[in-house]
Amino acid sequence: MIKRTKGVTISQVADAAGVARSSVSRAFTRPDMLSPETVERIMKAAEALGYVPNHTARALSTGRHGNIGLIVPDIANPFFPPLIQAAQLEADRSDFCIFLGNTEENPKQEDKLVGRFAGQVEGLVLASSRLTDERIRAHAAQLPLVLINRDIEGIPRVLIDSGSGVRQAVEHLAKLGHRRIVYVSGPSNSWSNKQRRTAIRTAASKFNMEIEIVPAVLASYNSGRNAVGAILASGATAAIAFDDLTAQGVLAGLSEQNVSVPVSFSLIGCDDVLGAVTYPGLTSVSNRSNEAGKLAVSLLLEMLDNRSIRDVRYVLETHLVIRGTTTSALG
Amino acid sequence: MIKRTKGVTISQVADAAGVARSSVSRAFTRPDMLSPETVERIMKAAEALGYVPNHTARALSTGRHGNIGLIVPDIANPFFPPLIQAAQLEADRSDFCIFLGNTEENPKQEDKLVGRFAGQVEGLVLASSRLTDERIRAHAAQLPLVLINRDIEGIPRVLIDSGSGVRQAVEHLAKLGHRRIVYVSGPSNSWSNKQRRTAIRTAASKFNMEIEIVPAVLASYNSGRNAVGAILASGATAAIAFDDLTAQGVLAGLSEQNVSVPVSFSLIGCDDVLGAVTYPGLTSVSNRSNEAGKLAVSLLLEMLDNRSIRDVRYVLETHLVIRGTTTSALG
DNA sequence: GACTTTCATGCAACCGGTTGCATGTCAAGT
DNA sequence: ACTTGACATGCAACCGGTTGCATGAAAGTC
Repeated sequence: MIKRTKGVTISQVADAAGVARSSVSRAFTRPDMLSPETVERIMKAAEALGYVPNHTARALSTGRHGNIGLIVPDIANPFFPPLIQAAQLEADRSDFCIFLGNTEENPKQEDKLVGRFAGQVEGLVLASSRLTDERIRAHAAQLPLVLINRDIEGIPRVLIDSGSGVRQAVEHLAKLGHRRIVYVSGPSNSWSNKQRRTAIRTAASKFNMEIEIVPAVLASYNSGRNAVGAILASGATAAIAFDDLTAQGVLAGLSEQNVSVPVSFSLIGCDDVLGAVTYPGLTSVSNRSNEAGKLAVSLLLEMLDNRSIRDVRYVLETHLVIRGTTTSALG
Repeated sequence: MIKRTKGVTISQVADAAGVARSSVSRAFTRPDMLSPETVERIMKAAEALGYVPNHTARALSTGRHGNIGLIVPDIANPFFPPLIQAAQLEADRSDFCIFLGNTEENPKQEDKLVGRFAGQVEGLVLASSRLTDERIRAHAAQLPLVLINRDIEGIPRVLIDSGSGVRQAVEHLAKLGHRRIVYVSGPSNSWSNKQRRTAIRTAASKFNMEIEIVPAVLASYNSGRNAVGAILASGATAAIAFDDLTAQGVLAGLSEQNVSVPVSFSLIGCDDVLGAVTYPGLTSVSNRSNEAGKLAVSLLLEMLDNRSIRDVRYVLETHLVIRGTTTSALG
């Protein structure tokens, strides 16, 4: 049985140092208001007693708790960990702590988490939110909010423009001689999915390619694998998948059907989360999720400082990373 | 410019309902103490005003904030996201929020995070902590603590016994005719690394195999890739890597040296985090990180309820998952 | 009908800090 | 020597809830 040391309060330090509670408080928050000797005496007493300011009490009187919330749809999706990591690092630089929420791609859960976080964070970052615009606007009215990969006017947002990379992907396939390609789509309420689909459509028509959309519902390995039947039925010679996870599923599914990649079929992923750690490497569209995470947090912290909200819209461009899963069409 | 709605307090609700503040408080926390009519009246008033209890104020007076902290060494390592996800899900079931900390494998950062979290969480889960036993004990004296993959007597812990799976891996290689194998080790202050190394040594001697340790320092793709020179120099015909990330690096490095897997070299990973999403699948030792995360949190919540700490030690067994990177030795 | 018990509610102190304002001290200004 | 101002510190209210105890009314007991 371990015993806990109970908290030392500001009053005890005040008594020990022979000053008022307010002076102890000021010694920690605005030492310039006190004479150097007093500060030193207080600090010494605090040190001796092992005093640590109570975060909760401070939060109650100042209204600032030094926490921000980060909500993502699926931590297990390798797109998010780098984003989370960068966000946490950036928050740390300003002594902020991060509340992490995982919504399992479920808008209801997302709403619930926002509500639960609301009382204890100063601001919120919603990454790839699956909520409706209305709900997001409603939340933004309650507390400072920054969006990642969601484009809502009036709310600060950081967008990873996979459009640029996807256009390069289509062009790459066109140059390799592919005339008919498939887009294996992702979650229907995903902003990125819409963006990628649109970019592929536009680029394909520019290069006079035929394009077919095969839905994969979720961004996952199994969704990709299940889509293989439809992909082969389409008669396409190449596919671009919503993300790398889906692409890996497609890869496995194709292999089960004895379709060899890249020899008889070319495949491109998105987000480049697996290409660098798997072999053979997947040709993929670069991802800048870590930059997005960092940027979103620094934006949020800035908002908290200024107490002002500018309608900012950062766009991060992407590009194609060519590896081993694409080659020229057979024909 | 968006305007925020300022908070409704308990006093406003009390006025509106014509009762004392304490009654409003009780209506929310112990409604059985009040007459049903009063509760209803208060609830109606609260509803009308849009009252939401202030989490911080409540935490200050009760000492319970309903938060727990989870600290991991590297979010980007695919071993952890499932653990985090499961932990968060379990916490959510009891209306607890999770503070997430990432230490970048740095003990200093870990200490700092523990300190920062200490004031605002009721308990802490340290996953694969890189701290010394002393530091961990010191922290455990301050607040309820549960460890994952760290075996310190007197502190509740959840251990993933990769030993069982690793023994199977060695046996598998022995049966395939490999006589000389390499263990590509991980971080030196990792409990899992020690455990795996020991298990491999013991099992190898049991099967009369020669074993060489090649260090990879960090658990990462690049470490694995850099280890390939030493691996080939050892003259071994098979390798077991500290984790799947390292294994993928080894895979890539071998391929660059024109050593084909599994034809001329067999490779086994650990944690099974990539095998299921990559192709060809990596033979690996199963991981139960999600169960570990869930278990650790439910253990912690139980401790918070009971205010008692039993010296529990949960062990989760693992097993070998055979996929495509192992086959019989050439000889 | 007087006396105890039960129950619903209010009062006020408390959780542990922060902060506007008042007070007292000491040095500079004239 | 007297005023003025700057500066250091203390007082007390406040942040928004929770909770032990007191109170008073209704119900139960003999």
